[in-house]
Amino acid sequence: MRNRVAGEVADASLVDASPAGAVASGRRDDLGVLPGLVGYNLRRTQEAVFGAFMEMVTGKLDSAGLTPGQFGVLAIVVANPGLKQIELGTALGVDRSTIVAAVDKLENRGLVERRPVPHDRRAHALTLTAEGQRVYRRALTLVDRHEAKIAGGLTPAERSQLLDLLGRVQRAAQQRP
Amino acid sequence: MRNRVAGEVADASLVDASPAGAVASGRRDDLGVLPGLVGYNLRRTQEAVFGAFMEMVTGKLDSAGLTPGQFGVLAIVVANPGLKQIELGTALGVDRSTIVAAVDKLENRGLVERRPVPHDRRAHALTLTAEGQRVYRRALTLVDRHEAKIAGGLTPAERSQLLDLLGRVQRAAQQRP
DNA sequence: TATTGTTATACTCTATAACTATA
DNA sequence: TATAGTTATAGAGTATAACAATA
Repeated sequence: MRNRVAGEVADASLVDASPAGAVASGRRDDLGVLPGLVGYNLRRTQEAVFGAFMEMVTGKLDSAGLTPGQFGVLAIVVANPGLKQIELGTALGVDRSTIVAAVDKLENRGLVERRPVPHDRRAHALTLTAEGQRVYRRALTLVDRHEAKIAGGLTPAERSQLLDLLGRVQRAAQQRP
Repeated sequence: MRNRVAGEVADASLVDASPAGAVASGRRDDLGVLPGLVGYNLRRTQEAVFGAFMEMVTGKLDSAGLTPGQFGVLAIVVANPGLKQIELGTALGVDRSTIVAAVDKLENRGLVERRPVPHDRRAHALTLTAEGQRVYRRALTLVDRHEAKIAGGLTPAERSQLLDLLGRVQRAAQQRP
């Protein structure tokens, strides 16, 4: 089963690298093997969803709006007030060096605070300011609208299955060897 | 139905911004609303798949390997030999300015050629060199392996449905208003 | 020694605006 | 005028390596 799927992809392109319709008819928009690849569809969909988020959520907030990544930071700090930067990085699955600039921006905008951690002077405890909580709440309603736009056409069952399938693909991709 | 889905997300976080378990138990890895969002799961999955591609395909090819984006360019040029850069951009859904650097790199590596277009001296006809075709074919077998890794755990039916759901989400996200 | 945060650097991907040459 | 390609610039995301301060 597994072999057949992979084989289809290879055969389709190796045997017929320049499919009938496109060139002969003057069209030049044939995507070759790409439409059959999970990775490619994932990338295109993610790109479209990212763009929709930028339109719906970024720029629609009074000050400057939140990027998808910034919203993610606020969501995790809200759920885990006082967490350390390295814990934030672990939660988001990114390196601690990546967190620094992200927190810097939110701190400069007065949405997030770095506080001392009682018994560890190396670390910073992250919390939302009052303003940060207000911005997060307003962003959340926009994010809900955004989610309704991109996934509102799916039934609840389809939406669940999409999340399930994405989770399985993600875990498979993270498998080491 | 649509409202209920969006409502769940908002309610879950607004009412219970700092869920029971995480903070009380000392854990600091609660993701808050994020795990319920299609957009967030899409982003994490895409990131994981991108990383797996880099390990499996990039760097495993003699010279320097192909990034996901570079493989996409080769795949489209293979399927539409002689197409113009702007057509390549349209096919990939990116701006023509983005294509320039992508083609530059592949041309510098001797994988792609810019040829004159008969009756339009503004345009360039893109084709793969013999070396480009060899690299593409070898990359394709690695991409098949990559796809088997990330989607091999899905049944053919599940794989089809994932592609269908991604396509529907992508189209919904691209809807203008 | 190991961990937290930081900085410097580098890479992928994307776009807009302004320019040249050509249609 | 409009289109194809280019350049400059910007900004989203990501990482590694080396360092200081602290545990």
